[in-house]
Amino acid sequence: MIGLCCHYVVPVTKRNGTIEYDNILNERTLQFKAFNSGKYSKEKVLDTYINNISHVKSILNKILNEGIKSYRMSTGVFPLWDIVSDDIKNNDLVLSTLKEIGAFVLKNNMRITCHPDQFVVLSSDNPNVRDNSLKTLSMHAWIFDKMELPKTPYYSINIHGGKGGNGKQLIESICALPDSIKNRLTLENDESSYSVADLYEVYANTQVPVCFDSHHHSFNDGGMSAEDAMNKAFTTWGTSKPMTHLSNTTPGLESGSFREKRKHSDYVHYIPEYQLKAHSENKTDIDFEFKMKNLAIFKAVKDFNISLV
DNA sequence: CCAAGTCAAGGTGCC
DNA sequence: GGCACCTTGACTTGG
Repeated sequence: MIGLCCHYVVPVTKRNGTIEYDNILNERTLQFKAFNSGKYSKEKVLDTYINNISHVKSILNKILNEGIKSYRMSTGVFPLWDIVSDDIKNNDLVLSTLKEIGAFVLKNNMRITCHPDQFVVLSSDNPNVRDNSLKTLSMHAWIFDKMELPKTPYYSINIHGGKGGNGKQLIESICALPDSIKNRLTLENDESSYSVADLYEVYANTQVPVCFDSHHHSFNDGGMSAEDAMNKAFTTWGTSKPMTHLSNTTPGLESGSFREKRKHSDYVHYIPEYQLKAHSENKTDIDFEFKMKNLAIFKAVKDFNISLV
């Protein structure tokens, strides 16, 4: 399956005739300071939560109709989740919508995953940072629990290794996680700190699967060929189908600096042969990390003759 | 309507 | 040391 990440874009013609691309997943945010200074009523917070989760429900319906069966949820569906009161989280409509989404996903053999933000650093030296990371992970596990999804990495909570060289702390933190997080966790190789080889060591101590990102691997290969790294990552997934990620450098910046090369392109320009082959043999689902989101997926289906499922 | 400034948080590379 | 970047800008304010 090909996976859509977070947004769904549509072209919109502005009054001056130019075309812009808007995200139709209209997610609302809440701000920490405004919350703390009492600017948000309970109704406003609840309204934000219901608005956001309703959008997830409608986007899943929309993409299924168009043949996309894998979706990465945004991290911002329930802003300030760790500090709002329990009666907002346990609101009937919030919970029933989550349950409906879970049933919809299972019934239609869809895959839903999430990718908590960069502030989740289980390998941090700072216990407060590790504790905040736990809160964020708890939110994602709570979402999938309320969707009544199995606790497997198929419905993955995917994170990075975090602070480089701190594999020991990473392993220790993972081992202390509750099953609702640990059994869904996956670790993705990044551009500078944790290669597939580094994460394999963590896997050997925790059984947490490795999510292979072919673009990141090109920055930080840990001494392995990309194909070997992908296949090594595949061996960590047990009975769940491995997830991999695909992105490209923006055209023209391929020979640029580290910063330039990591810039994601709007559309798909190339798919590594080994990754395309693995997908055609049904050995992996691929999240497409392109700025034009669904438009990039549909263009790639034509350009590369790939199947959405 | 539009542009600029602001927003909770970590780690990293580039300048 | 400051800034941009990361899976992803939205919101407020002032023109």
